[in-house]
Amino acid sequence: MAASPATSRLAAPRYALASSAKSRFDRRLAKILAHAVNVFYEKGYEGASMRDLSRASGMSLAGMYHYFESKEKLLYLIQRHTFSTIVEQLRGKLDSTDDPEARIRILILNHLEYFLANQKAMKVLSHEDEVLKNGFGAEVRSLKREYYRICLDVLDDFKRANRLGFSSRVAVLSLFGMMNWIYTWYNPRVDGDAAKLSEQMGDIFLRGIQDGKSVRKSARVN
Amino acid sequence: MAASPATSRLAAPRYALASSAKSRFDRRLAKILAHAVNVFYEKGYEGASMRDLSRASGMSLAGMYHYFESKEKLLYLIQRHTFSTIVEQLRGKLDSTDDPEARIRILILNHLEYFLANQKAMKVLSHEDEVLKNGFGAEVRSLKREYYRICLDVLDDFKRANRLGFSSRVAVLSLFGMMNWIYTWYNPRVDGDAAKLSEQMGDIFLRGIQDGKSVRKSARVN
Amino acid sequence: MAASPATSRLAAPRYALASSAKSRFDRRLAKILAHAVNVFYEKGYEGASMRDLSRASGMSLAGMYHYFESKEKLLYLIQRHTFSTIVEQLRGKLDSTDDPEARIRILILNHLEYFLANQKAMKVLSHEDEVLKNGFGAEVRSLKREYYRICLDVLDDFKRANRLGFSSRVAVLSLFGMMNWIYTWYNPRVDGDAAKLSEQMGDIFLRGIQDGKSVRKSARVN
Amino acid sequence: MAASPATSRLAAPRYALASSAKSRFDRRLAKILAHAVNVFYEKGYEGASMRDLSRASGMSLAGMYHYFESKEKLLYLIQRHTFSTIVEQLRGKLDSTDDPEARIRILILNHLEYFLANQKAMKVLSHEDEVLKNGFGAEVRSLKREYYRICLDVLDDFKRANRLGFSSRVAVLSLFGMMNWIYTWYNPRVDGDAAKLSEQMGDIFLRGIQDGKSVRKSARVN
DNA sequence: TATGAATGAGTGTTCATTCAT
DNA sequence: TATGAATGAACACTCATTCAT
Repeated sequence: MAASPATSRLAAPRYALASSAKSRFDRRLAKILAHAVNVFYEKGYEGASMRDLSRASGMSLAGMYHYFESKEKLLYLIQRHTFSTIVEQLRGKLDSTDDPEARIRILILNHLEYFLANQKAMKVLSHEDEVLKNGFGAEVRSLKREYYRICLDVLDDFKRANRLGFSSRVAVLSLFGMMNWIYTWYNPRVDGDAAKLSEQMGDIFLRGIQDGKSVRKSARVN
Repeated sequence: MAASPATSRLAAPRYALASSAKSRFDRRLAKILAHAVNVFYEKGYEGASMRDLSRASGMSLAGMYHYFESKEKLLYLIQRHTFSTIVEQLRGKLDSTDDPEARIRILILNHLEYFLANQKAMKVLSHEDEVLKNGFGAEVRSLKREYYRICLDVLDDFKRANRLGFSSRVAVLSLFGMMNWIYTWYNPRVDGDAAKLSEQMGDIFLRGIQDGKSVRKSARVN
Repeated sequence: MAASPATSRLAAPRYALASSAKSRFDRRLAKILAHAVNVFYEKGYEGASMRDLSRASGMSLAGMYHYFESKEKLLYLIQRHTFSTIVEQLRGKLDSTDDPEARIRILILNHLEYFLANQKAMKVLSHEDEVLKNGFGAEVRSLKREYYRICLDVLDDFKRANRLGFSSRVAVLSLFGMMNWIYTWYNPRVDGDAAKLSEQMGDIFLRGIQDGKSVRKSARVN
Repeated sequence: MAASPATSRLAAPRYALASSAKSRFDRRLAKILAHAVNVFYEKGYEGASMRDLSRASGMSLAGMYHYFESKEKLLYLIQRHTFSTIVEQLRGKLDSTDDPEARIRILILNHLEYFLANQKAMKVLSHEDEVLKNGFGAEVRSLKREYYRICLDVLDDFKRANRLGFSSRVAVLSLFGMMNWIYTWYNPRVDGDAAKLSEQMGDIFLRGIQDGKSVRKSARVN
């Protein structure tokens, strides 16, 4: 698998879907990936057949295999591209400030902006979380861990700066939950754009992780 | 569908998985459903074949169809049971108090307790959200709306009691996200039990939806 | 098969569908056969499932097997009953006259009357001609040969009496064709009853097998 | 259905089984259809499985679906081809003369010649009359009506020319019955070829529909 | 570069039938 | 007498994939 022509061509994976793709091969490939995202979004990975994918991209079934050696690889390319792009963009934006709270705001805004702009890819990313096995899965999981790590660090900075006591793990994972769940309910007309949503979620989250006498212990159940 | 034995027997659907099932048919059925939950949990609905399900429950492939008229119906029964149980339990517990904050705590604890105790069913519930079509789907979606409605009311009460200004919709949906996402990361040894987790999430969420000068507007991005 | 209880009960087969059936068993059996005729008529033998048949007769699937040891036997009973009844009735009516032409008229009227009165059974008889194999098939085929023989004799009598030269085989088989084909087109409102139809077909057939200068040899092709 | 390769290739349907087929696809397709006719002839449409058909044509089960999108479509192609060929040939031959009686002779000879030369296809055509549903069925039924219409017109011409009073409907349908029934009894050694048979049937039918004092009303029954 | 042709393995579902009760 | 429960084999059809061209 490692050295097949198709693979070596894809050595720069994060550009697979991007407009900076150079060769005709890469451009074609990116187009197919874009169509595949739509199909996976609508039918799920298991529910989508190679025939569906070929139909959607207007390429023959056999032709698909010039660009991807398997359906699994296709999902992998989508997930890898999506993840590395979001991580890359986050990295760039985080450089703009050292303020811990601002960095959390950046984190949330970046995630939601990307999420809403690439809703379908993000659903495929989060919904088809476990289907990739072995090599492909490991690589995507490592990207995911990297993203998680960055966010955890951002939170830890905030915690340290404000001498707070919450669990960063639970906090960051809860934040991811809040944000990743939106593909099940988001409605642009009702919920506004990424800026509005990230302000609301940011408010909830930031207040939530700070101390405040507002939380009456007496109200706790059990 | 009207008068098939399997259907007529299931007139009291919410007991399908419960221990109060009476007849031998119902007991068998519940056992098969329990096995099916495991298989769906591991392979997803599309990825699980009827042969997988039959193997897991130790019944012949054809025999399965004595209990369920289709794979889709099987998923439906699981989802309906899971949803109606969680709603029913929540209703019972909410009756114990009128305190708005306590009721939110109850909501969170109930969800997480049920979630962790029935982790697999809950994943199947939330992950296989869109696969049910037409009648089955409509029924499950209505259960879901009912649950959503209850939670929204609980939040609205709190908002009114405390004269707060957040969006109940975004708040309740964010809360669901936080809670439903845990199937992707929960580790009992690291994260403790439902009580601990719901305390942490409750703290974050309750502080999050209350006013507080803690959130510096200046830190807001964009 | 020969001595199973079900079989021995059916020793007097031609009464299986008739009202003269005595025992409760036979009456039940006749009812099931009547329903089965409907189902075979509509779906064909292969297309009808035992479940269809059980549903139609209101008896459980397993219950059917108390009355018939197999689906094939069921078809056999229907065909045997139908055939022996039509033969029996024909025999009775032919006794009323020795006039060769009248006997042909009787033959046609008997066939069409029975056909239209038992249209469904007759379709099952003629359409599911070849599905019965081995023993069952042999028996029905022998009944059929018997019927054919009677008709052939009637025709031969007419031929001898009128010193005609047509092929009795082709004539009788053509007549059967004319008559048996009606299940594909008969419409009571358009085509009238058996008397009317048998008069028309009788006219065509009887003129057809008699000599007449009407047929211009010159019009013959090839 | 619209743009599948199999469909678009079959735009000129009446050549599907014919030797004038050009492309390799069409030739393969015609071969498969020819094998399918044999299998349907022997087992009936319902009784023949796709596995039987695949075995008969020496192609893998899955491979069959490259040529036909369904078993039903396969039957449809056979029926359409058979019907349109017989209609087409009849049209050609009827052009050769205006003599009403000769045209009836032509009709019979054409039908029987085609029937005997394509006995299996004709049995499949007439025996599997009702299995095609919806679109496919409608198309074949329209072809059938067309054929019926032509024959009815031929008979009406004869009737008018000879001032006869029979029902054309019953006459043409009886004729079809005579002719279509032969698949149940035809034996080439006993019954001779199409020419011989069509002469005999033509004699019976033509005399039959003409007036003649030969038919004694007194012999009529009932 | 791209595809038509082809396939083994698998899909969900139904089949006629059996058997303990 | 009658049935619920159960099954092995088969059903039509689709799957991801390969390969000659």
